[in-house]
Amino acid sequence: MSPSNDATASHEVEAAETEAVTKNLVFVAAERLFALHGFQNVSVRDITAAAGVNLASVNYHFGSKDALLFEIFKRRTAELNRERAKMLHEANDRNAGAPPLRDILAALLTPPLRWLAPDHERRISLQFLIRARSEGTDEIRQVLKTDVSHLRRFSDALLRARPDLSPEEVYWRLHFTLGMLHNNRFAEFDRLNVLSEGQTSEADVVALLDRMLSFAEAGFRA
Amino acid sequence: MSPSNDATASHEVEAAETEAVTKNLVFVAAERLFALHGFQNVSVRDITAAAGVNLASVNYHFGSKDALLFEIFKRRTAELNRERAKMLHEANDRNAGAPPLRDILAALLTPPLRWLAPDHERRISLQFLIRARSEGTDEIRQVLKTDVSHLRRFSDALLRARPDLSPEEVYWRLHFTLGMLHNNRFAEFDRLNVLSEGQTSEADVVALLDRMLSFAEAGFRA
DNA sequence: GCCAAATTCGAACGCCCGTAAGACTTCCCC
DNA sequence: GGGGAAGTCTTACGGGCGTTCGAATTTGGC
Repeated sequence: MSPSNDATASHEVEAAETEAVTKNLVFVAAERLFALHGFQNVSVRDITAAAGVNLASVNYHFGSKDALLFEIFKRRTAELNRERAKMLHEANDRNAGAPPLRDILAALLTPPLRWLAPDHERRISLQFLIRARSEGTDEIRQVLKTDVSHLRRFSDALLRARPDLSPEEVYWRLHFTLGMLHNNRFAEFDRLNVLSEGQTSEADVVALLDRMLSFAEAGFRA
Repeated sequence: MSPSNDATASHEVEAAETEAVTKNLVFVAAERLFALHGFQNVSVRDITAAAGVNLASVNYHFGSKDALLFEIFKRRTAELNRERAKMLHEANDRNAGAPPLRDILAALLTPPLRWLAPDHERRISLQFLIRARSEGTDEIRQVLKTDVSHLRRFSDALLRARPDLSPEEVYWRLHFTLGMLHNNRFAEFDRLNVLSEGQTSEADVVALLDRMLSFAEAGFRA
């Protein structure tokens, strides 16, 4: 059996996540360890030990440690972008193609903030993505810089909502908004925990999203 | 002679930066390499080679690679905080102890943005600090989390300027503002360069500061 | 000009890393 | 149930890492 295809070829994606095949054990373990400790601080031996598989599995199934990181990054980024695009699309439908500022920003910020919720299965994925964005390989940074087609949809929508602003201005404010989001790394999770005395609740995440939206919306209205 | 004291003990700080003693060569080379490539991606051999000194110098003068990182972090953080505190103090003097929102935020954002200017001698230091904040050792992250006395002065001032906001709200909005700032890492420097066709000018940095201030101020007024 | 302390130097140690090679086992199809 | 592909396992290679050690050299006070 090829390492990447289901034999029946009927439900690869759904089963891929939970199936206990070696490749997925490695994928999940690596994502968690990378998110918690950073790419450089996690060895292939750490990953395979945590996954309970053989040392050679990483190179057999992914080619190299770098390729593994890149594969995780690609998959999670695609998932996040899909959720964002869906929300933006829905906002467009609701508002005849010209959604208000807050709806556009909500489409950008709600998916990642949802992932951040305490029991969300993508919680660790978001931490991984934030880390990969700044600590990743040159290849990842290259993708982030060149593949801006996804962000383009948001800057276009924002420009339509605030046609009096110059494209540069919109670009920078979008950049600021993403900065607010990406800064939610570990130390800040901790603060979130402190505020709610050790347990981040779903309500805290909703409140955080609200605060971010209000702040960013005001910034865009300035 | 002790490695850390001047013999005359009359002008340690001023001379320390430019004096071509080994310890400072290591300090400067390490700061640059850490800022450009990250802590984990720079070896002691890289540092000593770039500084033109012997391999053992790092351990002789600083004790270990980790301690070297921490020392750079401490010095640059202190310098940045000093400039910020000075600006906040001046804003207080100008406004009878109750400066307007924008002046407080300017005291927070202007010093790092000044460092970012094209020919500023602290340009690389700011990149180092931003990197160290997220990629640094546990010791650094511990300091960032526990030593909040410096930020406290700003949140207090902000609370006085917006007494209708709850302390939590002020805290989060301050956190958002810092996120905007800290996101100005490399990929974003590149974009800055693209906008001005290869050369970041002083004017671009001033414009960026203006944009950030307007965005953050509006966010705080929301 | 001498002595002791400070510094520099070359060399090496022990460790862990990513990766690869080759033998072995499991699985599926005919 | 035999054969070949797919996967797993053991083992080890080559190399870079941070750090250390002892000898050589430089420095500054007397």
